Parts: sequence; structure tokens; C-alpha cells
Amino acid sequence: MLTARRESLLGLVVDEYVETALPVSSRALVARHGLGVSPATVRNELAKLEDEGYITHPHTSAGRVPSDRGYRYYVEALMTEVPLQAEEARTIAHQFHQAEGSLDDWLALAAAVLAASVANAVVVTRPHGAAPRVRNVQLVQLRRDVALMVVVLDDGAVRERVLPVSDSTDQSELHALAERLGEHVAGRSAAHIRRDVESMEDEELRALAGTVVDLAEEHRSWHETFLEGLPALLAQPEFASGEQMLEAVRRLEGYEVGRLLESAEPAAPGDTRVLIGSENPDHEMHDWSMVVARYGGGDAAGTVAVVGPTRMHYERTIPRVRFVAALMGNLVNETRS
Amino acid sequence: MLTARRESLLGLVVDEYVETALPVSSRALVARHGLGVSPATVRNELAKLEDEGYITHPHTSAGRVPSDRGYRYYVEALMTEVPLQAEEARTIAHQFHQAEGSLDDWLALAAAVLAASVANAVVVTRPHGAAPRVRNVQLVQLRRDVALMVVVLDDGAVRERVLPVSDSTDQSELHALAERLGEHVAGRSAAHIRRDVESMEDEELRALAGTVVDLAEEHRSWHETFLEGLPALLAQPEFASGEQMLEAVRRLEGYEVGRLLESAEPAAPGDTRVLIGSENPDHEMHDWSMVVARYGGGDAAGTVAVVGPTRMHYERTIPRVRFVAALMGNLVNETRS
DNA sequence: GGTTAGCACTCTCGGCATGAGAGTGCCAGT
DNA sequence: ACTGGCACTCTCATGCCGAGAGTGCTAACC
Repeated sequence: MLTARRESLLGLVVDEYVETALPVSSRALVARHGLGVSPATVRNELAKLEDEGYITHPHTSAGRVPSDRGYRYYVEALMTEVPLQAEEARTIAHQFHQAEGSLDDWLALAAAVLAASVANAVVVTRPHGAAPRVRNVQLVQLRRDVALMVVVLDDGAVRERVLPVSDSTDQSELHALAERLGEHVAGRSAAHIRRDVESMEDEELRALAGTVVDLAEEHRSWHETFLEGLPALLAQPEFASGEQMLEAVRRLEGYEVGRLLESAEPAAPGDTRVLIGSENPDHEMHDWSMVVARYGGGDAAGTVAVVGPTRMHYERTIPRVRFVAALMGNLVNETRS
Repeated sequence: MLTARRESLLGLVVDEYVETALPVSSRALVARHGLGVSPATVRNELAKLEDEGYITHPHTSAGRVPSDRGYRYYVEALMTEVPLQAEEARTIAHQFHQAEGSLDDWLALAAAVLAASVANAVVVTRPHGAAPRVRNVQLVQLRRDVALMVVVLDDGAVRERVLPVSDSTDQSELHALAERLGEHVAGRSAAHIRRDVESMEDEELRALAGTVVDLAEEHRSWHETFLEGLPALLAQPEFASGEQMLEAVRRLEGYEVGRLLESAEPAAPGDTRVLIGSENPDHEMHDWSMVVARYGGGDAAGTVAVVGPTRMHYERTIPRVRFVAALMGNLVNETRS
């Protein structure tokens, strides 16, 4: 257990270091905050904190830096969340409502807005249900022998695929075909349809139903992610050198980001989870932190996460992630689905 | 006019510099390629080439580096394009056909494949017609009071929008509504529909037609771009330092990339255009080069471009861009759009 | 016992000089 | 026209030095 003084000292170290990115010295601590004691005393206390693993030392004659454990303690017991200013909340909400594009555009926008607000990278996944059902199938003729299949799923996703069709088919026939197809697939999940596919007598219909299954399963298994705020992230001093920056870009541009999030998803929507440094399951991410939240309801939920160095404004980031997740949840529930 | 020897020397300087990214010296030139002359002679020739502006000098005692003009001469008169190996062409074509996702996935894949092949960033725009017509409109009920409008345009684009609908509407009514809407909009361009909108008597129909116009115009005016290969680009030595890398990321992550391409689009599909350094209209891009090609036909064309430092493997990049553009064109014409 | 002043010690960092190395430019000779 | 030779320039790595920033420890103090 930490004494009250050590606690408050730890808090100051974290605040200071998060702000400046410079190791914080005992002198700076007493100078900047009117502690009633001398630097020497503070040094003794910091030494104790270091013994207990809450802070570290880059080298002998440098100031102190919080360790993962220190941040964890800070997040759990010390910090007081900094709520959004009315102004800020209004701006964000405004930007949200203003965007009238497709779901994809809107998600990218949401990610960008949050990224700007917390000055770190943001990853958002598209909302998806656990086992979405097919709402509607449409076949649209594009050319003589080419049609487009458009499938709408009940979590709001629209998937498309171009298909060759026999030369003589025209739009009204396609329409009828889609109608018949719909009878077999509408209201059913991919798994459900798949069971029926084999038993279909009509070969053409069977092939089409197979495509529907493909589209639905692709959608379910591959959670498309939107990444924004890369420049803001890279402007952080921890990525000042070329190699570190390249390393960071490689990590985030790779297609592993989705997997990253999966391992960290908080169970319940509305819940926000914080992963600090070595708490991260992926040990490539040991100097990174993530603040992850789910948004949306049971039948169409997604993930939104801030990704950045462990030196992060947790007290600002956490409420902002929560706010944006709530906002996204509302919009998804109200007008999207 | 350049003498034959100077020409070949310029070619060697470009080759060497593109390969190593190091200023090339007279000695290295005679050592590596069996020129029948001494370094001193080469120096004299290089001095002449420098006088005429084809190469430069970082500082007195450094080797030579091609100038924009030198690259231009190289691209126009000196280089012999390096065609793809059968192996390489097969691999790329294979990856292309293998991808069966939606158009978007496929475009991102194409960009990634090309980026990997030329080790630079690649920007691809979605194919779009000059004034696409509406092929099909569908209204799908997602919830009690929420519907999804899905519009298919004849350049193969699918756009969607979520709409509130009156509480009591059910799917069959929506279907009928879409049917009626289709009669007004099918086969027409956004501009055409817009003219009719005002004169519509039914208010609900008018609102819906307005949304169709919005979607079509958004699609037309905003050319979505896909960027891939950022890590490959940033691994180039010109971006070794942190600031330069950050600068590069800012430039490419910003939404200006699309505008960038517009100013550089070659007129005819099949045509490939090369912009070297200061030839770039945007003077922020003066140490960048772009190899730009159009793909697809008249009614649905897009742009594919390689973006990188002026020190670029033009002789490899140009045929690869052309190859990929042709491949994309074929696929767009055959099965898509 | 907690606190503090003082001080030795350590480590980083910027500046500076130095020397090696890499190139060029030019001149004089072939 | 070509070349060897040479002076000159510029970069870069290295080592050194001194200033500065911190700590850790000890001895004294309240």
C-alpha cells in the first residue's frame, strides 16, 4: 500500500511526464507544485516508489518516469477524469450529425474526430451482428452479361459482388430471379442458408445462394477497420526517430489491427477498457496503450479504440472515447441499425 | 544536344544513384562499368553535364546526383523499360483474380499489389463515369422506422443512405415506393433527375428523389482514393529522418491526394504520364515523382498512380503501372461495370 | 523519526578540434 | 583528347572537455 504522500507524488510524476515527455526531477516537482518539503525528501519518496515498481529511471542522473504499473495505479486510483467542455462536446456532436454520407464515410469521420480530440491514432471497426440475417437481395444488370448482386444484412451492412450471367437474361428476369432467391435466403443467417443450399434443385439458384452465403460470411469474419490520426500519433516525441516511426506505421498499416482489437474488446457495450504497455496481449505492443470501447447494441456492435504510446492523457482520453462510443451507439441505434 | 558519351554517362549516373541513393563519383563509375577512360576524363564530362543542368552536386567534394531535368532526359531518351518477368506477371494476375470481394476490397488489393511490386506508395481512385446514370433504387426496411436506400449507378458504384420512414410503413409498401421512385430516376443522371424533382407532385417521392440526386452527386464529385504501400515508401532513405517521414505521412494521409491526381491525369486511358519533381503542379511535391495512368473505359474510368521520391526506378515502375492499369481495365470492363 | 543541507558521483549533451577519407577541379604533360 | 598528379574542400566519425542536471548518501537538525 502506498502512503498518501507517495500516492500524490506518483500522480504528480505521471501528470508531469505525460505533459512534457521529459523525465521529471525532484526539484521540478517541488518547484512547480508548492509541496511543503525539500527536493531531498521528495527524492527519498521517489526512491521508495521506484523500489515498489511504480516508476523508473532511464539512467542514474535522470528524473523519474512512470512504469506500466505506475500508470495502472494512476488510472485505477489516482486520476480524476477530465470531462469534455460543453464547447468540445457540442463541436463533436455537430460534426457527427453533419456527416450524411454512407456508413463507411461516417465511421471514418468519427475516427478522425476522435483522433483530433485526443491527438492519437484511432481505430474503428464497422458495426456487425453476431450472426446477421439477410434482409434483402437484389440483382441489377450492369451490362449484357454482367450483373451486380447487392445483399443487405440486418445489421445494416451492404455487400456487393459482380456476377456473370447468361447472355440472354434481361433485367426483369433478373428481378424475378432475385425474388425467388429472396424466398430462400431472406431472414436467414449465413449458416442457416448454407444448410439449405445443397438441397436446392435449381442449379442457378443454388449458385446464387452460395454467393449470398459467401458475402454474409465475409462480412462476419472480416471486420473492416478504419484508421485515422496517424499523423497526430507520429508527431508524439516517442516516434521522433525515423526507425521508430517506420516501425509504428508498419504496425498500424498492417492488417493486424483488427486482430489486435479483438483480443482487447470489452465485453459489454458502454464499457471502456484500458490496456497499458505490457498488459497488452501482443508483446509487440509493449510500449503502447489502448483505450477500447464497444458501441452499438447487441445486433450490431462495433469497437472504437485509441492507440498511442503508454505516455497518454488517460484522464482525457478515457472520457472522450466513452463519449464518442456513446454518440456512435446512439446514431447506430437511432437511424442506422 | 548531348554527345553520345555524355548521354551514356548520364544514364549510368541515374542507374547508379537510383540503386544506391548515394551521390555517384567518377571513380565508382569507371570501376563498376568498364569505361575505357580514366576518372579524370569522366570528371570533365560530368562537369559539362552539370553545366547543362542534368546533374548536380550536393557539395564540393561529393559525387553527382541527377537533377529533375536529368531524370526527364533519362525517362524520355535513355531508359529501356524493364518488362515484368513472366513469373511476376503471373503472380500479379493471379492475385487479381483471386480476390473476389467487393469493388472496394479489390481496389485496395490492386493498390497493395502494385505498391509491393514497385516499393513505393500507390494511390488508386475508384472508377467512375463522367455523369453516371441510376440503374436501380431499392428501399430496405431495417427497423420499424428506419429504411436503407441502396442506389446502383451504371458505372457499377453502389451508394447507400439510411433514412427515417413513417412509422407504419412496412417492407411491401417500401417496395412499391421504390418501384415508383425507380420510374422517375432509372436511366437518368443526377443532373437530369434534379431538373424533374421540383415538378413532382408527391412530397415523399420528391424527398426520396432528392436523396438519390445527393448520392449520385456525392459519388461523382468525391472520388474516393485508396492508398497503399506507405511503409514501403517510408522505408526509402529520403525519409530516414523523423521530420521528413512525418511530413510525408501528413501529405499522403491528408485528403488532398485525390486533388493531386486530378491535376495529373493523363487524358487517354492506356496512356501513362510521368511527373518528375518540379514538373509537379503542386509545389509542395517538388521532390516527389508520380507515375500516373488511367484505367477502364469511357463510362467508368479511374486513376492509378505510383507516388515516391524523384529517385525512382522509372524503368521498372512505368511498365508495372501500365501493366496493372491494363489489368484493372480489363477486369472493370469484363466483369465489373 | 522525519526532514534537510551538502556534497560526491554519474550520466548526458553540446561544442570543438582532429584526422581520415572521399571527391572534385585544374593544370601540365603526353 | 586524354591522363596523372595534386591542391583544395567538405563530410563524417572520433575523442575530449566542460557544463548541467539529477541522484544517492551521509551527517546534522528539529
